[in-house]
Amino acid sequence: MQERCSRLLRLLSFCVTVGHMTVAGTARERARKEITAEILAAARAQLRQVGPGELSLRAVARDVGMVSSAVYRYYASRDELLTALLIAAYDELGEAAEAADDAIEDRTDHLARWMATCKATREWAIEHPHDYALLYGSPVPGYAAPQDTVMPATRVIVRLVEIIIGAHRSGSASATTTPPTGAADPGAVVADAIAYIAERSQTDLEAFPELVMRTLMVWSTIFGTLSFELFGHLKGSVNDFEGYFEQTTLRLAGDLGLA
Amino acid sequence: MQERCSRLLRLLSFCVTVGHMTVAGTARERARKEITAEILAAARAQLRQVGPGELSLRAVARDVGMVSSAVYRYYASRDELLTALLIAAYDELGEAAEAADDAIEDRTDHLARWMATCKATREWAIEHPHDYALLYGSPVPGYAAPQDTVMPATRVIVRLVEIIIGAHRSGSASATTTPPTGAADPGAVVADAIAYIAERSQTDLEAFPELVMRTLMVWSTIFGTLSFELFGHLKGSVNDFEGYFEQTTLRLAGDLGLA
DNA sequence: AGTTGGCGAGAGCACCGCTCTCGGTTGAGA
DNA sequence: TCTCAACCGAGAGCGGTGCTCTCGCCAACT
Repeated sequence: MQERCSRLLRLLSFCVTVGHMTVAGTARERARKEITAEILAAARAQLRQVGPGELSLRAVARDVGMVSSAVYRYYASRDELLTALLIAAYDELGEAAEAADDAIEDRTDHLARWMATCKATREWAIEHPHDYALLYGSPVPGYAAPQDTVMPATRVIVRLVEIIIGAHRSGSASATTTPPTGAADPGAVVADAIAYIAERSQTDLEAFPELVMRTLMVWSTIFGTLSFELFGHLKGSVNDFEGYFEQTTLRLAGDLGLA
Repeated sequence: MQERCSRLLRLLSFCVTVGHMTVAGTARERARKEITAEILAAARAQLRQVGPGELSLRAVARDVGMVSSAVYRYYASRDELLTALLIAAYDELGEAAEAADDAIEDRTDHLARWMATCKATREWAIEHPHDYALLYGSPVPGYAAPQDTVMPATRVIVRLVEIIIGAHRSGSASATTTPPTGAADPGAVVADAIAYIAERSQTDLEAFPELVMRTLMVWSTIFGTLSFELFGHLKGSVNDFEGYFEQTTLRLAGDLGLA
């Protein structure tokens, strides 16, 4: 109710002040964008309390002062709303991780950058458990992530790869570039990753197939650890979650050749 | 309908053949057990098709030929039914993993035992994706695993620990028992795990804190990798999932000192 | 100025988990 | 052997869900 009034007021004031200029599209288009964002914000707010499976389209409709059917003018289904939330959450996590890395002044201290990025990832996860579950928990049934989610979804791992490759290129990392004896060519199984990251980061990774393999493993370890912690699988095994995660990332850094 | 008849028939035949012997309790108690199991079986069957979040108590009631309210005589809530499914799935997975290990004839070939156990774990996960999501996906909202789930839940990891410790005790493993430089005492953060596994396996692990730490990490890697694969996070990065998983477990074995 | 299309409201459908009541049956004790 | 309490299944019902459809209203374009 209140929302509706404020929305109408905003729309009205826009019409008055801007008139026929239509800077960013017509008033209707602008209102549509605003309301779309408003719904998304309400959904994010609800996600802070209830978890992705329980997110109710009717409830977010009530929050923004609409009847449930009206929301379908903006999101074709609950899944589409969840996808929008997915992208927003991925971006927020990527933003947090990148910011933590950027905050390290000595850009050649790759270990510090690594530890900071990992730490920020965990902190975001702890602070947004429902968002985390949306990103890395069981996907909603029959739900296949659309293509436009892969870019935000890979921000963290791409940054981690950049740190690791940077360390190896600058020579400040010990060599872990040889696969174990008896192993097949790692480059074969992770060829897609090599190609994708090379394109995203504008770096040639053909020389580091083992390193890419190891990085994927480490990526799995980080999110496996966080999932275990958040989903309760470490209860009774780990005393100090923060300390455990730090020790984990420290060993992972060692496995990757970061001093 | 059909189910109801068969259930009544079974009950009837029991009365006729056994009479007053009451070997395993009264006929009513026996029928109760059977119907409870029947509901669980129907739920498992439904879980093969729809995923834990969509498992409908009403639908399983229909499958066993009951009205929905009748199911509540056997399971107090949907969550309680899910808990029963949880335990059953954990046991099935543990069974599969242990069987794969047991099948290795040369009990001193710890690497082979390791690889076989890991491989079996993945195969079970691939064959039972919805059960896997129930076990290792996002927990249902506000759901806290009851105490009687921890025993079946830890069968795989306990077996893995036994293999690793066995290798190190027999001297057929290289030493990875020293923490990296600058790391705090690993024994502090994983003290609970050491105590729990020691009790379960009747082995003293006080001498191997770093090994326990590493084993927990490896555990996270395995299930992180499987979650990534099953939940679609490796799409576009990994070409050959089976090969990737095998290469992963091979490197993990190396990290643990298994030759 | 008239028409088109977007929009919100409302009713409605089929489903869900869960509760309650009401008969019928069972089984243990008097 | 009879009685009565406990158990059990059926049914109705409550409040919730996602989603569809129709119906007016009003802005925007021709």
